[in-house]
Amino acid sequence: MSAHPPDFSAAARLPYGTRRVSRARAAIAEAASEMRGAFTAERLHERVAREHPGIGLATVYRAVAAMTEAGYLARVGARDGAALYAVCASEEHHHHAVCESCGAVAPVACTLVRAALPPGFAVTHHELAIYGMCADCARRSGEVGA
Amino acid sequence: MSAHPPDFSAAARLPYGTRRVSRARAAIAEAASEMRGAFTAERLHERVAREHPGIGLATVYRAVAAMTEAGYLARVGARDGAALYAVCASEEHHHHAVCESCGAVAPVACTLVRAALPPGFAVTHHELAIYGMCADCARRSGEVGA
DNA sequence: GCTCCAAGTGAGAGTCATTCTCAGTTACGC
DNA sequence: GCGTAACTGAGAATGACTCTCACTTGGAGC
Repeated sequence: MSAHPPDFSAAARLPYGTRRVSRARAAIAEAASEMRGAFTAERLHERVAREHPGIGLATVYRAVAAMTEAGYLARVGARDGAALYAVCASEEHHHHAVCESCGAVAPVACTLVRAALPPGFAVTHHELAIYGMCADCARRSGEVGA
Repeated sequence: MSAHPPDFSAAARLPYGTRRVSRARAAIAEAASEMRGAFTAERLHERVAREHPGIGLATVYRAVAAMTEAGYLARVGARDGAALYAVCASEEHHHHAVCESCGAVAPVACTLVRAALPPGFAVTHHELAIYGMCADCARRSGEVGA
């Protein structure tokens, strides 16, 4: 129909590696970067659909899978059977601490100690999910309680 | 119908805490103790149903939930969207290393280091799933490969 | 031994997150 | 502009797990 050169933010290409830059993926990547803390695929879809109605849930799942594979997003746990994702702060291997009160996500250095493993066990991958309450929320709940 | 005093193994009572000892739960606890390594609820059901046809999947799920709550079983990860369980070796807090080749499960001491967490973050709970290959399987695959 | 009753059970429908399918659309290299 | 493969939307399919409800049964009290 038109020959407009697509002008989606160049940054939008990054989360997906070398794949094509589509309008839907650019919108999903932008929405993900604007989410505060951990989110489910469905909440991300809600947010995307607010500004771009018509983008399907399947497309969001596909984009999340692509971004996770590219290391831009990480699975940081699960809530009520739904996977929780968050934008990764660094590309180095790390884990995440999720505040159950406000949903904030903080990076946590990996503390997997090889000596704790059974002798000869070769780790291929591991997952650590940490849940709790961040300092801000703890202070706030302390003020209310006091 | 009869007044036979139920003679289910006394040990079968333990995995469920103080609850009643029923034929189905005794069978499920026994089957769980005979499983090698990690297993899904469905595989446990298959095994139970082999010797006790008629025991429903819902009953197995309920028994697994009760045993997990009682600390006799632990969720050691997930495979293809299904939860993996294993019999807990000790009652102390620990994690599990799962061999992806043979399914064997080995206890791993918790190495969560408080210093690695963001300052002020209060951990309520955490989950660590470690996947890899146990020494036996590594040796075996090495022999084949060599 | 008998009775009572709450815990436990079986069957299967329901729920929900996630994946799959497929025809149509579109970004992008040429 | 064209060709094509990657991507998309819609919704059906899948699969793990939970819920409901009428029925059964273990175990305590008498």
